Amino acid sequence: MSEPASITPNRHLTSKEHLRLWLRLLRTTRRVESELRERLRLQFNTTLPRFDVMAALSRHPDGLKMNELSQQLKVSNGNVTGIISRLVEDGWVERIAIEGDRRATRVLLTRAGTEQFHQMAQAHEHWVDELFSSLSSQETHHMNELFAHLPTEAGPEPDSPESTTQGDTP
Amino acid sequence: MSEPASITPNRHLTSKEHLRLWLRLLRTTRRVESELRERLRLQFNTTLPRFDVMAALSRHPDGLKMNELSQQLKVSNGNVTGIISRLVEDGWVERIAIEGDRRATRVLLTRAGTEQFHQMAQAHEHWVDELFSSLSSQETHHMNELFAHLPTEAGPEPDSPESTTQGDTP
DNA sequence: GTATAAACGTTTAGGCTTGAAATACTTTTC
DNA sequence: GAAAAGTATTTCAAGCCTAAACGTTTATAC
Repeated sequence: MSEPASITPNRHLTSKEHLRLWLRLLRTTRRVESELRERLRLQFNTTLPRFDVMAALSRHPDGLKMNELSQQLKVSNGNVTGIISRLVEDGWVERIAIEGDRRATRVLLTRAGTEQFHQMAQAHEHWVDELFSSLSSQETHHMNELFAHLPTEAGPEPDSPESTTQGDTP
Repeated sequence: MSEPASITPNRHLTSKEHLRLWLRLLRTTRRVESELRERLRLQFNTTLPRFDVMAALSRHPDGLKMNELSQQLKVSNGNVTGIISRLVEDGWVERIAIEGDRRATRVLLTRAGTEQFHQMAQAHEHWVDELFSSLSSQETHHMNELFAHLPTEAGPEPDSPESTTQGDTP
């Protein structure tokens, strides 16, 4: 209490509203996510992380290094190892050695994996469309534009002139 | 393939746009979430789930049954058990037996836990405000309204007259 | 009054997630 | 060409998460 000066970017006016928006965003996202998760489980016996990995791989038919994959998905390196291992067990992904560099491997979808993914992707698109069906085309478009203002990519805050905000964590 | 009639609520026109919006929503949420998670870790040595639990408890000074808690947070029953156990170890939460019903327990914040939470909540609000600082008050308000159209609460889809969508998973 | 059902919380098995440490290989440097 | 530095991946410990299986305890039915 006692009015921390120059701490809030917007002079503690929008603070509550931003919080409200964030909570709403979070609730909505979690709701949709858990719906998708459950449907993936029931209808394809798979998980959202697996789906995400397969989606990334499907965008790169020549395969990706584990490295690149974890960067694309913005998850930790060690995390991807486990997911890929299970996908390999299921026969949907294969690891291929890279010539000239025995440290790295390239991972890519098998033919079966590609087919499986296409089916899942189709269902996934329908589900999302259904879950967002209460938004008109206009509203969807509008919202998409508003989101463009928000930070989606990692990296330091847009900028901070003399931000004494919460300083110094070395 | 072959035009599945009456499958897409909006006649497969908005489908791609809905998908686009969903992906953006997801990216933004994850970005903010991971930022908050990291700050909570660095500055308070805690986690987002712990914070969420403490927030829920702080709204109920008289405590909640494990039951009610997991419902409020919309997470599984067993999940809450572990989080509460760790919070109890840290001295921020206590379990109190309920008279007349030896099945249930009431959990509530200790005095220390309440104080700790207030500090975290204050920082949390600042962080969110900062992360959303690129949205004007108007935009924030507008967005909040658009979200009202979206399904945030669990439950069956808004309605589905003769939805043959993906039917029957008993 | 006892059998049965319902409610409550924990435990368990399996998977996701991170950050840190370990391992294995490659390139650079001297 | 051996040591050092760097790169790519895996392993590990700890925590989060779910669905399902389990014990208790309480309520309901007969």
